[in-house]
Amino acid sequence: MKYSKQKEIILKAVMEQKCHPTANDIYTYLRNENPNISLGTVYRNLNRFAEKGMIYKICIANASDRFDSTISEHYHMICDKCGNVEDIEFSGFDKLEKEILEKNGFEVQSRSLVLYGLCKNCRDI
Amino acid sequence: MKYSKQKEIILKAVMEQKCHPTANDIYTYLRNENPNISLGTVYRNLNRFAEKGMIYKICIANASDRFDSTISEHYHMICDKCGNVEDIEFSGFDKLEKEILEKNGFEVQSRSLVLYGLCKNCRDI
DNA sequence: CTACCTGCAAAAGGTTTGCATAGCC
DNA sequence: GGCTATGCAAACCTTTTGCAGGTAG
Repeated sequence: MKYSKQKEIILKAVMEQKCHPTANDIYTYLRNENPNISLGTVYRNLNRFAEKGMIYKICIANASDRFDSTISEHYHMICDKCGNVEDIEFSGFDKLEKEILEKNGFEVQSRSLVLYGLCKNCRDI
Repeated sequence: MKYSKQKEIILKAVMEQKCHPTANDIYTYLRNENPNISLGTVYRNLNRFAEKGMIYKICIANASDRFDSTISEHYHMICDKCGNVEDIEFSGFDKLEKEILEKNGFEVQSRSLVLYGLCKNCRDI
C-alpha cells in the first residue's frame, strides 16, 4: 500500500481512540488539525486497513460501523441506551465451527458477535 | 395490534419463505397478487412483528436486514460468495453472559451472531 | 367516532464512487 | 512518468417518516 500523509494520520487516530470510533468520529477528530481531509478518504482507508487486517471493523445493527485497533479475537457488547461499546474476550467458537464444517460443509472465515443490553451505568439509573 | 389485510399477508409471506427474505423480497413477492401494497408498509409491519417477537430480524453487515420465521434461539451463517443464509443452532452464551454480568455489570438482552465464510457449494467450485 | 393503519413520495442516514487533480516512488 | 491516492460532490441503497385519506373496532 502506497504511503500517504492521510493514511498515516487516519491509522494513528484509530490507534489513539480507545472508544471504538466510527468513520465520522475519525473524520471530525482529524478535521481539527487537517481541515482538508475528506470523509471519503477516511472511509476508503479505514476499509482498506480492515481488509488488510490492520484494524477491525465492527458492524452494528442499525448504526454506523465502528473501528477497533484491537485485532486479536474479541467481540463487543453495546448498550442499547447509551450506545457505549465494550470489549468482550471470548474464544468459544472452535467447537461450533468444527461441527458446522462437518455437518454443513460450511467453512467459517470470520465471525461477528454483538451482545446488546444495558451497561452498568444505565442499569443503575 | 389492529388487524389489517396487509399485516395478514406480510406475516404469511414471511412464514412461507424459507430463505430469510429481506423486506424488499417480501415486497416484490406480494406485489404480484397485491399491486398496491407499499414498501413502507412492509417495513413498518416487519419491524412491528419483530418487536413483538413474532418473527426474528437478522441484521447483517453491509447488507439488507433479513427476516426469519424461526424465533427459537438460533444464529446464522452467511456465504460471502453467494450470500446464502443458513441457520445454526447454538446455545452456548449462558455462561459468558453470566460472567459479563458479574464482571462488567452489563446485562445482555439480545445477541447477534453471524458467521461468515464459504458454503458447501461455493467451496466445491 | 376515533385511533390506528395505509399508500405515496420525499427525506434521512450511512457509505461508496466518478472525476479531475495532486503526490509518492 | 506512471500509477495510485486525494478532495469534492453527487450518487447510492436501505430504511424511515410526514401527510392525507382509509379502515377496524
